[in-house]
Amino acid sequence: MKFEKTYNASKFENDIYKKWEKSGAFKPSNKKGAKPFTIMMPPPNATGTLHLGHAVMLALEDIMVRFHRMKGDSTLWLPGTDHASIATQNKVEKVIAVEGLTRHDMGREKFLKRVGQFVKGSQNTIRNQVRKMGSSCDWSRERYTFEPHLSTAVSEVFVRMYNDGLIYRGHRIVNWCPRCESTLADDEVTYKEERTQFYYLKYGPFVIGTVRPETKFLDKVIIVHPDDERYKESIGKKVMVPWIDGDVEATIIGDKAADMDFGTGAMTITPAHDFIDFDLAKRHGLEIIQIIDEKGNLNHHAGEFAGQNARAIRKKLVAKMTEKGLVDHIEENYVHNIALCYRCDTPIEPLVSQQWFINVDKKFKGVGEKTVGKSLKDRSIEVVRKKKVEIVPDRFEKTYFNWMENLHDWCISRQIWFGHRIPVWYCKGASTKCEPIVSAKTPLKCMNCGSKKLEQDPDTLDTWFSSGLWTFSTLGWPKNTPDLKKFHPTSVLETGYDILFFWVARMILMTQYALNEVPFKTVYLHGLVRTREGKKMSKSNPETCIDPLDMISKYGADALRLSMVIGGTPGNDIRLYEEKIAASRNFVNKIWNAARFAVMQIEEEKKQSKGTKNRKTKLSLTDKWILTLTQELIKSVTKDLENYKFSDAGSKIYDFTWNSFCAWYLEFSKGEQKNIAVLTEVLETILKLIHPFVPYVTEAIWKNLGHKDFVMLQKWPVVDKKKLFITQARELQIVVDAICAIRTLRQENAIDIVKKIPLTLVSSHSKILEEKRDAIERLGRISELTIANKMSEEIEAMKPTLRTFCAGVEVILPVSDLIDVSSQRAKNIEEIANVEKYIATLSGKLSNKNYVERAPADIISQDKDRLEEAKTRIEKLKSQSRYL
RNA sequence: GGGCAGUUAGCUCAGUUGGCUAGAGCGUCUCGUUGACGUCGAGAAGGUCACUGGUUCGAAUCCAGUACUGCCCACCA
Repeated sequence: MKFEKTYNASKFENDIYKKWEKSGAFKPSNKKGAKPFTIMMPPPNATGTLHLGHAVMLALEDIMVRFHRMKGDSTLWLPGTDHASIATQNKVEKVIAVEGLTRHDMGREKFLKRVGQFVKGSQNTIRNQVRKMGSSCDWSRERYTFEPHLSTAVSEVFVRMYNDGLIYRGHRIVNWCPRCESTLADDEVTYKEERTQFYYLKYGPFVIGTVRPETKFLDKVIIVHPDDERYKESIGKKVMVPWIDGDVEATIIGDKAADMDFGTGAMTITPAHDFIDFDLAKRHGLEIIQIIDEKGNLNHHAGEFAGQNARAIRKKLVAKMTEKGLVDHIEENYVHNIALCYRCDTPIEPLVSQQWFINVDKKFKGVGEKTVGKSLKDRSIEVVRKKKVEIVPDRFEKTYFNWMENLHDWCISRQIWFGHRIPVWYCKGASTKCEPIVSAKTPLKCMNCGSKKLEQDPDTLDTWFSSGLWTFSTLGWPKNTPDLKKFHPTSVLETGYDILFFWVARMILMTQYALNEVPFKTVYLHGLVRTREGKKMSKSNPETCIDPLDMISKYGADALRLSMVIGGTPGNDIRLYEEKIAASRNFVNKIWNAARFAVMQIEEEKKQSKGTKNRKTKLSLTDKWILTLTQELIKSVTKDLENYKFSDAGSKIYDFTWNSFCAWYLEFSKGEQKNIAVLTEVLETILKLIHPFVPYVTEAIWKNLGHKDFVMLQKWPVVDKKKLFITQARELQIVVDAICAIRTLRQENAIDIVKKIPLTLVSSHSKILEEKRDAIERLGRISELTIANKMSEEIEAMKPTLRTFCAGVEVILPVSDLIDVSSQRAKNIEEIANVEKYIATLSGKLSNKNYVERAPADIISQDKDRLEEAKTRIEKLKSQSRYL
């Protein structure tokens, strides 16, 4: 027997994956006329292991990819990893810290070597995990953002942007992480609520408020609102104020930035260490002096505190100021947000430094354009507004626009070691007037003075600069490769909504520049995976964190995939817990057993019909019913998948398989001569339709059915109108309903479910009931079944009996006098009341002039039918009550 | 402060353009093992669709407001 009693996923998965991969089935087909379908896998950071977020991503993308491949598209799913400069560097720093080393101890070169080794190991882990999930991606095209070719693309874009004036170098205030010793982009800063002291300091005649007295050493400008009656007169004046290290001359300036209602309405400013103050200083042409350095320490301006960590000396400084009588009062428990580095949670020190920026507002001539067109910002907004890029769900468009519209110039230089070096060299020759050399290739000498003493800019690029090129750098750009021509723009970008800004927006931006194209036509955003309680799963809390690999070894990859897809809708978070995965595993096992049973039937049938030609070919009522439902399933599942309704598609197949196919079709077939062709067709259609969701078990079954090829390469089922038998399908439904009614009647009256009982059915559909007599007897556990066309006196007189009525069939069950009918009587009374209420509602509706005049005709006739049905039903119920 | 979601059965969620007596899975209870599957089968109980108004013949669905929950953005010295 090829089929074991239960499906053991771990016995099949690795082997199946190897066979798929080896066969080349993951590569896009070269079939003529095949439409391209492309997904670029969002490259996981090369920092370690995959989590459930990646698992969701892989499951959804694999579903799309397998669906399109089966539909005949030339389907490319390109995998890869991201070097993730800051994240990876931090990770390796933690690793070497265990050995008591810092990156400075090792030096740049040695440290980078170590990072390289680490990345290699990490990539292997990731590759293995991606495979474990069953992802059918093309490994022959795997890419890494830091590999030579992709690095070329990075330099190329940089140089082009520089030449177009979109990249510039400037002194600006930036977010600085003193631990990473690097800048951070605005969106790489996170905020956390903090309770702290709020200090009111005496500044001459003013009282100013601050949470950071340690930045105030050099403050000598007071800002007040120009309309503030309290200070209006003093604007423009200078005053001498006693301050931390002696008297300073302070100037009073009027600016609307001062909030009259906050604190005392007066503030001093620290231009070098605060974004707002920096703007203010620029506006008023004030001096900008740095007092905190790159390590977060105070410099010589801080007097006795020089060289010490700025935040650490706060208490001591306040003590000193108190002594000098400079502290007015201190407010405790002041709530404010503290800015933190998103990679290491260190408080940010804003400071002024020289950095590289991308100008997002400058208009430029795009690729293929004759004149100067729009800015990066405007272009990126336009492509989404014009639906060249469609975001699913579309509510995220609003978020996207809001972010784009408020985008400032993007700081792209980082003082991180690991990453793409900025392709700029400075001449260190005799002349000091030489321009920096910006070049994709390492220059040999200075173009101006000919000196060979060149030094490359020590900084590296923001990691999102390179991942922003992901859709095309992976396809060979800047060369115009066949892959680039065929697969770009890509079809769908599937990712979590949490990186809409970090990545998605930047890809749109960069692709607009480099190709004057959109990177993808559709963005599908999935939600975050949460615990059953809705909490975030975090690695730091193993209690809440589920490891995808554990779940795969316990329940199988198919079960994990299914549990993450069913019940999820785009953009909404997914709650995941083990019971859910177990339920999916049960379903996977159900498919397995359905197939196992079908194969048993087929083999038995073959044995019986051996030599003879008595193979059944005529379609039974049941066959026509299941074929009809199958066509309907194909239609709606295909439509759902095309519309990114993965959960709907999955649940429909789930329901069809479990209920229509297993619970009814297979149960019916047990007592009948089988139509092997239909049984096989329906089973194989199920396997094909569900394959994108649960690739492993379907492939394992496919093989056990005797196929030599892969189910993953089968053609996607299409509706065959010749197999739609609407009337017959409806007829069989009557039988199904009747059997349900019989079962309910038995259960409600505690009639032993095993015991065979006599029964009478009265219905105008007696012909159909007659045709399915065997099935009714078997599934209803009936010993003697009487089927009558209409009520006769004899049947009427049968006593004692239990009676029920459903879907045009009256069910009459003779019982002994001893049976307790009180519960049935109560049920009957309740039901009568129920239906009477229903009739009242319906007839009320139908006698409402407004309703009859305004409602659409089909709704009215539907209600009329319902009323008739209800009336029949109540008559039956009332007549039945006489027997109770 | 601005914005976006969500609120439907004990739990997780469906419910398309307004129109079945509001559904599914899990869990619970009862009963059961009939030729695949105990990772199984049959049946039942369980809902004022958060609240208040409005539009409409008709609202879980549309509109306005309220409450609670979650998230994103901005950040006040």
